Amino acid sequence: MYAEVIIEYPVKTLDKCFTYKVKSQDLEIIKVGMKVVVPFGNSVVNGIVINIVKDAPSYDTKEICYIDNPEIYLNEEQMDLGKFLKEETLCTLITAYQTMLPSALKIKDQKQNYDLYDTYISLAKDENEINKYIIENSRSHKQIEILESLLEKDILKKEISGSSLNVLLKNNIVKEVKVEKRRINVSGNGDVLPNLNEEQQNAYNAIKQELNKHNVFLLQGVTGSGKTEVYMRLIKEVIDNGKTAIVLVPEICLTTQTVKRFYNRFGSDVAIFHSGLSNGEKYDEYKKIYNNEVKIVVGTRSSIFVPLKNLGIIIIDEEHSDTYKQDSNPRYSAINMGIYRAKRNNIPLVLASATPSLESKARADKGVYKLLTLNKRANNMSLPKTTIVDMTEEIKHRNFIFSSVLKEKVEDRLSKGEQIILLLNRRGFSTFVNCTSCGHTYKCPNCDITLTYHKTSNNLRCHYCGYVIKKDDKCPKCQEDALNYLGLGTQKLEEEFLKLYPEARVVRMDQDTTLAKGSYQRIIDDFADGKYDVLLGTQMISKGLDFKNVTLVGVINADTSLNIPDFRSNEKTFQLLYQTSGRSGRDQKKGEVIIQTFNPDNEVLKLVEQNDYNRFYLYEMNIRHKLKYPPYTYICLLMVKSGDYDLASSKANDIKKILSKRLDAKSILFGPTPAAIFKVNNIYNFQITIKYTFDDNLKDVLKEIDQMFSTDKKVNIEITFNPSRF
DNA sequence: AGCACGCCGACT
DNA sequence: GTCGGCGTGCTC
Repeated sequence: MYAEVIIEYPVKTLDKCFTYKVKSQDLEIIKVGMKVVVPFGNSVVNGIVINIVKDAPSYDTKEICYIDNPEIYLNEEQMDLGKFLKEETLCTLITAYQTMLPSALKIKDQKQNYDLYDTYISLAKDENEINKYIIENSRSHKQIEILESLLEKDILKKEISGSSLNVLLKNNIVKEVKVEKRRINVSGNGDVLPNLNEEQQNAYNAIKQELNKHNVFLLQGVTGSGKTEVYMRLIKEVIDNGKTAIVLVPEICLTTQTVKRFYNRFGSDVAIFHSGLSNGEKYDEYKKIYNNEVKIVVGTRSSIFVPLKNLGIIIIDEEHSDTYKQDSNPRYSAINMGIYRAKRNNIPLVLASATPSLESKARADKGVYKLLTLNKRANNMSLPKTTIVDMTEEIKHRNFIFSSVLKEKVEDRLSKGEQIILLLNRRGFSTFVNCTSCGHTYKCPNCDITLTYHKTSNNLRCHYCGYVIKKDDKCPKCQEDALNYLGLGTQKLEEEFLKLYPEARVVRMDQDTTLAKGSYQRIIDDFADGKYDVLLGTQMISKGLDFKNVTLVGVINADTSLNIPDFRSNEKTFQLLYQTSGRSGRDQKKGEVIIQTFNPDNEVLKLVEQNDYNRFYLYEMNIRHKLKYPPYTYICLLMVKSGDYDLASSKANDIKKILSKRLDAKSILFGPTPAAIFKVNNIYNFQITIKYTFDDNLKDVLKEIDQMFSTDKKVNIEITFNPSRF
């Protein structure tokens, strides 16, 4: 028997099977999807079995050294999913499978110990004997300290260590105990089932009736309409039928409240998957899933690959979120993977959002997806009242950051003890330093982008490559003492706010304050508990959070995201502002939203003011249609990368010629142009944009081009379908 | 990716 | 005359 194996190197030239002989002792064990170790050239490498065949090939074969961890292997559905992922993104097959596995199971050289056991130290004698020992050895303070703690409870071995412990172990006073790790503690069960209102009931029924066939549903519900409750009921139905469910959420830490609800309702039937978990924790969760110990997986993007058997439904919450697209290779869309799995299992996929992506909404419009709408808030509260404030007027009254209206409302809420959220919109815009005398700005020498100023360390950093320099006192170009900070950071905003309201209890949430594990959660919990009056932060705060006492949301600068050079900037702005305003007035008290802008006449902002997604959709679709943007076309980006400027440029032109010759006449080509980030780490990036509707040749031509450069060490090609940004 | 083979320049 | 540059090709 022979096994066809792909090996660990993610290189296009090795993206094919190599055939190995299976040792006689492995004949019974070996299965497709198993990890194996094989001789390759002069070395020994890891691989995955793709196929098992009876007959020997025409050439000599080597033997598989051994099967690695035959307990866990990729199942048939995962094998197919990997092939689909490869086709979708044009990555290598090995990359596809590696992306599908948690890092503890990825194939790699250094094997780490993801042991399921923790070693604890426990007392080996009864209390009397311990006390006797303490008296006899009263001078060994360290030992006594340990023993006294152990009388309370067992301690992890790695927390004690040292010679005192060794003495105790040698004298058999204490012993080692191995305890199975339960890295995630599941708590709570049985919450109160809220009643569904009529809209929720209708949506629930519509999907429930079609649980046994494949459909994509778009569940469009205004903020606070109780989408979560609808799909939680559906999941209940599914698991009552003995099946399982996957729920994708944008970033789990951003939706811990959702996670809590799942734990409360489904208890230990739930496994959680997100980036905040350690590799060991992910491994635990994966094993639980693999061993059919859980029925529901709640997680971020990559959770779409989990090996849940007998899938009954897939839910993608906040489906418009761009976190469902991976922005490094392989650049896959979790939604597309979800559709593939839903089709294969003949089950429904539910896309839920208050502000669906235009692509999804358009598909629902055309009847490709089934649209279900929730227009009322579950508790019958009205949507918050939104007011747009013209900052050009405010500036005249020297209100640079906070308009008089916002200040008035803030004072009102502070006096009433109600909570406030302030959003600083920073997408594509950061604090940077600029000389007001000669106009000099600091740029990254590697990446050609403006450096961002960090006040805490008084230095300037490149957000792409990490380049750091110290900020000068005087302008390095003209020697004038005129270096000023432009743009507003969250830190600055907090300072300015506290100048106005020194007594207010303000908590800031941004990348700096949420770096440490768990700090995000702490901020959210503390704010929810009323330990702060004001939550101030970036778009992080806009998603899915549910605070009952928030009655005012202030958007400090609505403009920044409107101005980023991306055809989706309107859509992103609308989604951000609409979602943020949805954080206000979610309980009994009516909410209010203040949006500050320098463009009060902007159509998108007006539609935000009216809380009208559907009109925004029509407005924006019109623009997309005129300019032939998605959803009227698909976009594919082809990036040509090289350290040699001329080479990158000339190869990009060559590729353009090939494309224009081979592609469908209706497909439109742009470029090559220098990419938005032209120079990163001394690599020049040229970009070719392809807009197409149906193009049968596209995939094949791109594969050929990809192949052409697979051996080129100077020029690299990167292909992205449906990029989320460009 | 890693390694061998192979064909041209500047050096003990 | 040799050492070594890295271009090319192969790995079951």
